[in-house]
Amino acid sequence: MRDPERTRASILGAAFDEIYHRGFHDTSVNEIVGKTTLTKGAFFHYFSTKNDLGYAIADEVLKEMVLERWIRPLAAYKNPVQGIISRFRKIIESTPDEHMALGCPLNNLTQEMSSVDPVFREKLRAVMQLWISETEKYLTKAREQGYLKPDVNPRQVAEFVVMVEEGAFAMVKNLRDKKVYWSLYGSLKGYLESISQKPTEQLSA
Amino acid sequence: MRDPERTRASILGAAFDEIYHRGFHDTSVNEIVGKTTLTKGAFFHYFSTKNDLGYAIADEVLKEMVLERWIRPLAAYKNPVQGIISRFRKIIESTPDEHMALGCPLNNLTQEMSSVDPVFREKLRAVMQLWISETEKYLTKAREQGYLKPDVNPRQVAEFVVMVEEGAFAMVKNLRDKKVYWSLYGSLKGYLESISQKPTEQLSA
DNA sequence: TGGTTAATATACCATTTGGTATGATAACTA
DNA sequence: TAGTTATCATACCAAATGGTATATTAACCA
Repeated sequence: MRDPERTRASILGAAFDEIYHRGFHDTSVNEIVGKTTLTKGAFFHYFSTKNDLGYAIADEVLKEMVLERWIRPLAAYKNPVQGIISRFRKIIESTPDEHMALGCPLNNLTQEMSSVDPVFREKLRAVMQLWISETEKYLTKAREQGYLKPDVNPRQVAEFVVMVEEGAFAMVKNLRDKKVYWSLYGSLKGYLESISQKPTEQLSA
Repeated sequence: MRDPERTRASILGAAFDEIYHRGFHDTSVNEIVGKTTLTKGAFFHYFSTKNDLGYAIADEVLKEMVLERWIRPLAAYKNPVQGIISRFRKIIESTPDEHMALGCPLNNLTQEMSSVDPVFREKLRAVMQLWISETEKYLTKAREQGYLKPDVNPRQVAEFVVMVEEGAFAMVKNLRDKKVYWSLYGSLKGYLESISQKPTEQLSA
């Protein structure tokens, strides 16, 4: 009848939800366990401190979320630059209004905790580094395949793209206006097209 | 010997500093007055609640900061687009490393409080709307004067520019690497140049 | 000058918080 | 099956928090 993995996962899930809605400081351990069928005893069995729970969210939930939403889908596109543009659009379309108003979970936690706790800082930094590096890989491939002008710097573009993806969420959260999302989408699209080119015919075969 | 305005200002200043460093929730009223020569009695004489203090910070401190840092300096440039680029550079250069690690005060407070308290949300939204609108004015002027291509949408560009200005701070805060700031600066510059043009000779005179 | 009000200090409180000590129960193992 | 351990529940606590009640002092005004 007992299922430790499930139990831990349910705490982690409830905690993420609550923290996403109300912020880390404003979410109490009591509220978290209140969202589950468990009690405080179970909580502190799996996480020796509230901060430890936060670390687990960064390490497991946020990292996985970034990969699932922003990175893995890119593999399906022949032109990675088109992939980045399309995915951005898809995410706008598929994100419910409620989440728009809540912003990006990674950015929320970073702004709140990064300058206050060095362990949080390192873990959240790692997630963003991963996000950027994986984006950079696709941009490097895009340049090699001739979709990008030869003088573009993939790392620089990756940093800019990720910053826009996060910044767009942050701004929409603040302004509470989904139209702004489309406006920013248009600008990012314009920027990426300005550094793109039609791929020349490959020498291969 | 008493100076109410000065007293209020000193509370507001200490509060801004402390909240900028540790976040709103993690800053207690006791810590704020501890940073001044006053006591809790004075605090609650000027701000009937801790939230009220936060509202005052948004209304007075943050709004003034945006105007002073991002808007007013633009008046000195003949080409507003060049002004935006130059100011961005100047702010990178003049912002101390400590502040880089703390991010943008407006963004910090927004991410933490906007989805939790509707009054905060409205006040912070107003600050950002002002930021965008004032930027838009300069971009409109730039287009009229021929510095921007005629088909650019000043509102759209303004939203993008402000998002980059804020998002850059957020990303640098997360990555703790000032070099990233220059990387983002380069991308913004490239973007703005891609929608610029050499001004045609005016018909005037 | 006397009294009223504004400005600031001091002492206190109810509530909430993260965390602990300990108890109970299920599961696994020898 | 007995005993050990992992899993979860319950009851409790010290500290900190936002806020209040009240005292004190400075300033202004009639």
